[in-house]
Amino acid sequence: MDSDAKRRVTAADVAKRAGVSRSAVSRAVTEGAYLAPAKRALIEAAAQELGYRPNAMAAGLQGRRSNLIAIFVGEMANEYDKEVAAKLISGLNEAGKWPIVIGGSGDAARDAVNNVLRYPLEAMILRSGSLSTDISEACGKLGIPVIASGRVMDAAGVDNVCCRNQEAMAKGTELLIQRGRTRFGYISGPAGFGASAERKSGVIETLDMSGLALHADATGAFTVQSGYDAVMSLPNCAALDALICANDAMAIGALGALRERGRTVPEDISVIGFDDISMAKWPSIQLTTLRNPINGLVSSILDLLDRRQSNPAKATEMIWLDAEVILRATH
Amino acid sequence: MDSDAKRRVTAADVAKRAGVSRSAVSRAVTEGAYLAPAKRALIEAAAQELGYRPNAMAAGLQGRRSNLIAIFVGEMANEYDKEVAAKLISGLNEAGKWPIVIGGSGDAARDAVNNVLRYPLEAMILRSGSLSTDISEACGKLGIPVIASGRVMDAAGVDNVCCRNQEAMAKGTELLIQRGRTRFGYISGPAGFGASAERKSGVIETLDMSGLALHADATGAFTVQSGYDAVMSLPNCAALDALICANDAMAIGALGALRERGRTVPEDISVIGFDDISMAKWPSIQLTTLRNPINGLVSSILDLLDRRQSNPAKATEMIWLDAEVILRATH
DNA sequence: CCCCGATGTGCACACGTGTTCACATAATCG
DNA sequence: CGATTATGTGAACACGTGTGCACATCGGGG
Repeated sequence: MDSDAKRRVTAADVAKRAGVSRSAVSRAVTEGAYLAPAKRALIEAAAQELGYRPNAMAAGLQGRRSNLIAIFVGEMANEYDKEVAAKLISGLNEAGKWPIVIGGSGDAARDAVNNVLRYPLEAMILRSGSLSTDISEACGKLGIPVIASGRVMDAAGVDNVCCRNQEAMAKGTELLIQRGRTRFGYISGPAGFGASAERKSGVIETLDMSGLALHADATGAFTVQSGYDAVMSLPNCAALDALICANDAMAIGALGALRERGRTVPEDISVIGFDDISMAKWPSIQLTTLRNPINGLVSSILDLLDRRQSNPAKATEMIWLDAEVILRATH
Repeated sequence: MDSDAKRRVTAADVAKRAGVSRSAVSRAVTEGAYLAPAKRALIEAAAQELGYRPNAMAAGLQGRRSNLIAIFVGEMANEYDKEVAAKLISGLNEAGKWPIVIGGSGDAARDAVNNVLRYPLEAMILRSGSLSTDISEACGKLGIPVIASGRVMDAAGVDNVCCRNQEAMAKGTELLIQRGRTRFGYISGPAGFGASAERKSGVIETLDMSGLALHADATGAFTVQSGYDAVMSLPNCAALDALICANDAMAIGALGALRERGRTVPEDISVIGFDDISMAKWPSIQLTTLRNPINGLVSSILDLLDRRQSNPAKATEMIWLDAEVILRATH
């Protein structure tokens, strides 16, 4: 009878089963549509029995919202990026949106994004600014709104959420100056990221205002190991009484290296990080840091998405987030 | 002219622009289809200019693979779960599959999964066994293959990938026995998870074979904080010379608590964990542990998916993964 | 009894694509 | 040059759904 046994149950199947027209089935599963209550119950019973679910592809083709949202998350090597991705996915789910997640970097990532653009996405959320602007151009041509965070994209039609990196680092530096520290070291992030430059200038300008300057300056890769390595290779480590790191991961690596080199934290030297990843509050770490607000980031992205959907022609927005000083045991 | 400015560019638009039929456009973007090279180049230029991309929804409706795969990842509170999710997403991307990711737990998660089932998925990948079996039943009715990992689901049509938890824990326990340890403590995972019971029995049976028994036994929640709390509230902590933890997160918390209680690791007491999350190899932690192989897990899932797609009617499989002892600085 | 409004439902269309079928044209062979 | 074959392409269909439109039925009021 049924030539292909694995065929998906369709509205026509339910209609035949319930002895009604296919239109009636469609109306039964649609919220606002009108249908006699008795007939609706009959149809719902048949649908339940057959395990029928309307095909979202056909519905989306017909004009309904697709509810699909692409998220580009980069390498997700960083702990902060993983936490953001997890929270963002949960937030979208709660809003009834279904995220198609794309990872990776380089050409493979661009190919992947280009392929996913074949789906009628309601938005493209870009984390990690490693993607060039031709992606946003492609989205623009397809009428897909773009929401960027982590790296400011000033392309047309791109909404942005961004942390005030410079002001945040100024707050953290100020904290250590008030604590009486004078001989500062800094571990910077890789040069490619916009946040690296902003955070570093926040430190340097604040020091400058107090007549201080950096005594040591290294560059890491935003990873724990690179923070460890940076401190282990510092020539004048013993001369420092404060170390500021461009993110928590490097700060955690630095903590281990400092202890190995005989320095005690915080009596001997203060250490602060940036992000407030979940490991920063682990009992064995207790890192004083600047909270890069994940919940605020996620809710801002969802707000932006909401506003864009209710008014597709609205002007692009830029939302700034403030970091908060989190005092723990290393300052 | 164009009533709705934001309408997506369609194959008909490209056809009009290039002065050919819509069929020709479709053939131009299809790999195997036949078309005069000159005309193909003409069409490709027009498509490029207009930013045309075939609508995957319409193509999927017409019979092509949807390339959509749902992944249910649970709460993603655990670091191990986050790492698995990240690797799995990358692996699927490389295979040209687009993962729709669902998080959360409880009724909200079930509703979310049920809604995502409206898309014509090629498979549903379940991590974290918190989802009841009615999900796999629903997938079965829709002809969507299910791949489970983390918790064995013996429902019909469900392929499984699972770690040999008991054997792994036996290896770890054996290591500490050979190191001369005799007074063992164990921090178990929450009762709901199948892995908790398997791992614990691996410890107990191995101890038993050497005439040993547990001297202390606590239960945590697979989190760092819970491992810390468990050790801090152990009455006979000072009497132990070995502590085995059901996962790395709790072991890391336990390390902090042991040091606070004046024990030195590993001279005084050995500690091992389970999973080998990325933090286990951090310089300040250096945890000896049992590697729950993420790469093996991901490649097994991809293999399973591949085999299922090439032969939808094949018998369900169960793939077992072996853990490896990773020697670092805490045993 | 007739007419009109209200209520409920089926038909048909549109969404955008891949592919089959038939047809038109060019090329090759007898 | 006529016939046959190879080659290229357009028209038409199918996929599964939501909804506008027209129609059928029914109840009630004049």
